[in-house]
Amino acid sequence: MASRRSTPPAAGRPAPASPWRASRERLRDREVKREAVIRTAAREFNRKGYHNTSLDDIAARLEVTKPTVYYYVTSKEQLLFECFVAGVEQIRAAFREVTGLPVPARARLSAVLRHYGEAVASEFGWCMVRAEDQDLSPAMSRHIKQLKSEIDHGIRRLIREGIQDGSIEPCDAKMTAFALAGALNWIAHWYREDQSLTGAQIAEAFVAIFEGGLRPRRGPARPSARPRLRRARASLAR
Amino acid sequence: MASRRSTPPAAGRPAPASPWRASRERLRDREVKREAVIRTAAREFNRKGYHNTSLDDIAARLEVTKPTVYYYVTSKEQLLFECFVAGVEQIRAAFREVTGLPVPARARLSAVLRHYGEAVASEFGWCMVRAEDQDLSPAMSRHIKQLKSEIDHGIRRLIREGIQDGSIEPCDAKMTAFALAGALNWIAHWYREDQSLTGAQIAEAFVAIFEGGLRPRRGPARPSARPRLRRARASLAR
DNA sequence: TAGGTATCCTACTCACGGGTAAAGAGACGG
DNA sequence: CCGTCTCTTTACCCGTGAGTAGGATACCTA
Repeated sequence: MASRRSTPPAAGRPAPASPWRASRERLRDREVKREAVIRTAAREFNRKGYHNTSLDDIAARLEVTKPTVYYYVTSKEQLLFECFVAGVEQIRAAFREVTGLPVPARARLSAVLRHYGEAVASEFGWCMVRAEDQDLSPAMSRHIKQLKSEIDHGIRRLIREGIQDGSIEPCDAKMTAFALAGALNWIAHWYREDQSLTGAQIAEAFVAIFEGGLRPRRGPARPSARPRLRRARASLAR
Repeated sequence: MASRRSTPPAAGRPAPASPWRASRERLRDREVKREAVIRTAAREFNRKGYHNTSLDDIAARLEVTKPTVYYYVTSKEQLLFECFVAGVEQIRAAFREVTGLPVPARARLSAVLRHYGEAVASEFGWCMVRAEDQDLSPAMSRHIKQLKSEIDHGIRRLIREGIQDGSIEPCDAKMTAFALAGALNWIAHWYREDQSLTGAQIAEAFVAIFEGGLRPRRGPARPSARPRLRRARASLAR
């Protein structure tokens, strides 16, 4: 119960080498370093969770000390917020990309969802999806909620448009949006252990499932197992 | 940034009155009190998250002091674990209920998913879904992972059976299971603010979406918006 | 070379919260 | 009436981790 947030001090994994000690060039590109801080934080949050990651951990990853991190960022909270925004921005870009395209709304929706899935599987995915408003100050919490809500309503709108243009089966737009976003958000939970697929592949597979559904399409009807007992049906009805 | 885990000390909400001060009977029903501790913990975790909930908070809710809580539970970690198990048990029960029923696998799957959704929307939903293995000791982490995996594989099995008996459209069982479970798990994130629907209603709506998918069923074909530009399609392909 | 500025460090403060020691307060059997 | 067992309290310990003060170092400009 003691040492769980352990990390082999400076594990040699040369992920994206820290811009400090790494390059002797010492370019004063403040922005580059700042981004390195944020990316590193995102990776650590992703690995151990927000609360199990100390700023000392992040600093250690960068081969720097804590005050240095504070030189680029004002608080841990803000760090999480920046990671969140970085993730969300990818999705907002996806929306901008598809608006106005002259294809059925379902195609536009699918395109957005593909980007959405990739974003969730990205480095900032965890932060974007799991940034708990409970962990943030009221102000930032509001901000995050608003960004999330924007995306949610964007999805709902595409669903409604799809129902109108006939490319989407009539349904409850709100519930459907929750289901789609939820399935994609959850990728952040399991995409970590098993990296055998790329984010794009996962997103593609999910979109296919969303579009088709479980029920078999009319095709070579395979009339093998048809309901035989009414009693069983009744018991399923609960 | 300071007082966020605030709680009006003893807000008069007589939810499920604490078995202490409440009853003068003073029954030595240790078990009853123990369960009250766990339920209260679940509610608090659900409201503020695991890390933002102190044992003092939980004790205060019960109108008791911290050592009393420790009298019924050995650690905060165990508290989370108990909440988790309480949630998962509902789902395991659902599996037991449907195994062997003489209906197509898709019907059995839908029944399980309905129970699943209700469980996630229940009091223990949050704990079940969000119990981070990072927050727990290696031993408990393993235990939780195993329980989760059991459920996951149960869903995959039902999907495979459905594909075999023709009640489910052929698909990647693993990915599909992830998508379904993810959508349902995510309910725990948003079902809190908006309680206008019951857990059962949500689960029902989700199952309908899963089964049908977005693509319109062959019916009164509404050939309104058909793809007109190939350029647009290409740009969507990314 | 002097003064200024940007960057990073050592060495702290301090509150919070998990967990414990040990002492009451009843209840009950004998 | 006393010892004992169960339950709950008051009063503490102490590690952790966010955040800071203030001093070095290096680099740039005049």
